[in-house]
Amino acid sequence: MVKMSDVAKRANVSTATVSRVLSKEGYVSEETRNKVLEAIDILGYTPNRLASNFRKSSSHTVLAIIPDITNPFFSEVVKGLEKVAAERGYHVLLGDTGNSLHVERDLMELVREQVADGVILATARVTNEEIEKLGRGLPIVVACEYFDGISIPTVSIDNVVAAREATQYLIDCGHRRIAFISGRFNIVLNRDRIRGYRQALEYNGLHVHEGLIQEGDWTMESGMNAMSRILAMDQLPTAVFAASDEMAVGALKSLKAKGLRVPDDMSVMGFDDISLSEMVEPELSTVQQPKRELGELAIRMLLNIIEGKKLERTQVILSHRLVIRGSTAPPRSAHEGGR
Amino acid sequence: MVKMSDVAKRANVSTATVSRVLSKEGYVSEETRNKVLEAIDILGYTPNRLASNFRKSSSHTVLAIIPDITNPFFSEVVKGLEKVAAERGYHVLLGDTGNSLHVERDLMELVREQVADGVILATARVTNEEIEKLGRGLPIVVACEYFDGISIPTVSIDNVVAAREATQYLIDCGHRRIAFISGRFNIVLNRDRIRGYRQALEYNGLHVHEGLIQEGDWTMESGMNAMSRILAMDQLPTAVFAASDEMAVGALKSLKAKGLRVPDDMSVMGFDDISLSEMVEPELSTVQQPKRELGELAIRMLLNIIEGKKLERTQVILSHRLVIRGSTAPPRSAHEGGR
DNA sequence: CTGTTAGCGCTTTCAC
DNA sequence: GTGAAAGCGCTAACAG
Repeated sequence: MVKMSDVAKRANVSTATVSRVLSKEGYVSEETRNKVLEAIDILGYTPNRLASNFRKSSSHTVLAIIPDITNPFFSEVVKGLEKVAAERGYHVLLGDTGNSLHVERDLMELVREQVADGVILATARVTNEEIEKLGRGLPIVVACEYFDGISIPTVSIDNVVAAREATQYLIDCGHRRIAFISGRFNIVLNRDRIRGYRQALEYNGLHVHEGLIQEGDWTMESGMNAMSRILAMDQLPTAVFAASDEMAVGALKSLKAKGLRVPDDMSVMGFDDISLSEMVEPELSTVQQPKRELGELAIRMLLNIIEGKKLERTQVILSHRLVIRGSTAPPRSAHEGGR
Repeated sequence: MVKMSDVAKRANVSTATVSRVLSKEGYVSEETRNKVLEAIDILGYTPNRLASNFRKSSSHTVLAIIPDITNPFFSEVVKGLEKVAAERGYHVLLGDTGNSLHVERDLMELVREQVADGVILATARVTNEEIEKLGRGLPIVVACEYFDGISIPTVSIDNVVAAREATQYLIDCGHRRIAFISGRFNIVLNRDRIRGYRQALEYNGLHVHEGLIQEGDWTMESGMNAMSRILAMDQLPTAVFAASDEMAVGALKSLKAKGLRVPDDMSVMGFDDISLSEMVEPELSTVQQPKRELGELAIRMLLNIIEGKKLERTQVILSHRLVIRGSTAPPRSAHEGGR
């Protein structure tokens, strides 16, 4: 492996000079620069970034900790991360926790070990306090999730408001009995969505039936199962709001299997607006999150922290948007003139 | 930042000893080990992996070059990569090329720069010869795609046979006029699928109508458009085989929009068996690829190369499987007793 | 079993 | 503008 000193020797300069032309910092005369460049070319020199990183004690790498890369929501976020990381000369190390708290904690270590300069934490399993503790000193930004009164930078949508609006939309359609298919109860982001759902019902003077809130785990299968449980009740809702599009699609399938029609017999609302929602029939009404932007902004903030720039804002809320497609409509009873 | 020499001092030993207890290599007496461990604990020492990597000139990182992390097929493959990488103490650097040949070439540089110890190249845009050249010397394995007579290790299914079988299945159903929605023509993996399609037709003495082969770009939209083009022809096929599930779903949508029923009016076959294929209605018949395993095996091979172990086999073909679901059936003319 | 020592390849003062 | 030299924190011979 040819190294800098080889280039220096060949060009009759010192390694300091070679380093200077490579880093484009400090003055080097046009003439020397050309000599060096030529030597590099002839010898086919490639700088050893490992050595450079070590010396500068910066890996130019950020770690993306995500629960599951297979989840289309997160792959969109990661795509955003990757894009601006590349633009700014950073690399992204992928840490897929498989939803394990343990793995999440382990991965954080990598920053202390200097393997990464900072962390993007998407949907934290660790607690508020733990993040604060872990984050002390190391560059970190939490993406997709908002923590109240936390000192760690955060980028997300307002899940409470988004869920409230979606629920309100169903209420405005005339639905009075609305089920909620939830993600895991222990996830903050999901609890926010439940809260929004409750708020909308309460605001409209509707009773919150605990039995209508069924827990899933974001997957389609769990959505199917949750819907089946709901369909087994003796008083059926006329609409169901799922905390993820996959679960909403599961609900769709379960409904079809039981011979119920969407939206005629039951309205279905999803969350996230992943591409899947336009691929099913009927297309899913859902809450659109700016996935790519979430990732882009999160990493911009992180890189700014790493590079010592001050952030103007440490908690950023991006805007969501209700997307109404074919899976929601007024309840049949409303069509028929009430009951 | 507390370093190894601090620990050494505190434990009254040399850094060599500390290094030994950390690496678990070489003999250290139980007593000294405990002293060291205690010192580490008290001081809150974390080894600097950047320094260690530099010294050992190994980053313990592999680079995954993929065209698009947002594509569910690749995210599954990456999931597999990540899993065994983590098991074996490696990290995976994500390189999303966005289908750009240029970016693909640039990323390869990272290995020469020692940022990564090796590369997994999923669906190469670069040519056969270029891979050979680039790969000379650096650990690399090509995943998902098979190159004839290449010296670089490869893990994939047999796309030719898989496509042939899928086409044969449609023929066996009674279809005689079968369209093919292709991915980009310049991609090897896709050309293999076209070849399989042609082989099946020819083997059964059916004419290959060039107009029935329409190019898409793997996305749902491109599948819709390709299907629309096919539907504009004056003699319609009775079945369509798409080179990806997303494109097949696009075909489904286009068909529905035109009021045609699947599989009654037209059979649709996909490729990949991503989860989407079970989410649409009717569920998609498709060719299942062992995505996760593809990733797992590819990285196993790569790590073996990196660690200097010999590979038993350098070109591995994993098995695919035809999955028949609701989107394929005999053509209506067959139902009605021929025409 | 443990310590001494010599770097890994690069960057960065500090002189000149 | 350029060079000399001192390490960054760790590992790995090599002695002992």
